[in-house]
Amino acid sequence: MEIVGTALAEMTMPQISPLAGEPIERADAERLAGVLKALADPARLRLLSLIQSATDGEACVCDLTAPLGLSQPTVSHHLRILTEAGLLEREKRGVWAYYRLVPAAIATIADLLTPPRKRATKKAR
Amino acid sequence: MEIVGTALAEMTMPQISPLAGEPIERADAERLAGVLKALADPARLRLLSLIQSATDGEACVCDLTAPLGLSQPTVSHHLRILTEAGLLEREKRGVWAYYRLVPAAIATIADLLTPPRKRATKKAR
DNA sequence: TGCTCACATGCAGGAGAATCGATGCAGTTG
DNA sequence: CAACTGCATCGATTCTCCTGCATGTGAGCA
Repeated sequence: MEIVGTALAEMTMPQISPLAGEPIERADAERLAGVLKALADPARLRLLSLIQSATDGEACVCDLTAPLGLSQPTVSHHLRILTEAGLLEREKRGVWAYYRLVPAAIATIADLLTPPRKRATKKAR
Repeated sequence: MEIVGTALAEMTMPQISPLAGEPIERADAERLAGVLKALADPARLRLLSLIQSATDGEACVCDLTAPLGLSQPTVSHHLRILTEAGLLEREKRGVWAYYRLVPAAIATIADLLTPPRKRATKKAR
């Protein structure tokens, strides 16, 4: 499918909340679904959690394989998916690759899910 | 996997945000992932959107197949998944089955993703 | 009772994804 | 330069999921 980076960015501005006033378009639904799909995995949720709660909010692969109980290639795979979804950013220092959260990313998703805010959405009767 | 109803309810109270202070447990990650997985599909996002923007905030299957461009069985399938995830509620009136959003459900998910709220998460240096 | 309509369920095919072992590659160190 | 370490990629396997066709079920109607 290929989310590739800008997926989240493209959703921030046009207010594509699935719960806004009118139905979302197919393309927008696919973009949002793409990012949500990156989130919808136990291993990846735990990765985000581990990285976020790590010292300085960053962690390298070697610190993540053990607590997850997954092989190193598998962890790299998940980190790649999260990064492509725009949820993580990667920085290579020396032999290590440090991953950290992209704060605005998850906040954006949360915003996309909240907007309705109790509005009745009824116009006539 | 079976999310079955209470999935969301069980997450509301213990504050299992994947981005809270410390790493989430495996079981919690799986529950959250289960609900997110229900959301992570273009067709289902559009279903939520269509239902929410419908008159009185409810819609029956026959109103949803056309705009989605999917067969009736497929639409029923997606509605079932959303309902089992606790995102939709079903009410049968006569021959029709009316679906409507469970407001608190999506709000809960959004909350689970927001908590970090810019907190530095750094304790020493 | 028999027919029709709205919806759910069963079944099956095909696409996508999670996982791991093996391997390749880039820094680091001796 | 050679050996080692941390990580990414490849290939293969298994499993999950989306979708539609066919069918079952239950409510309303003639």
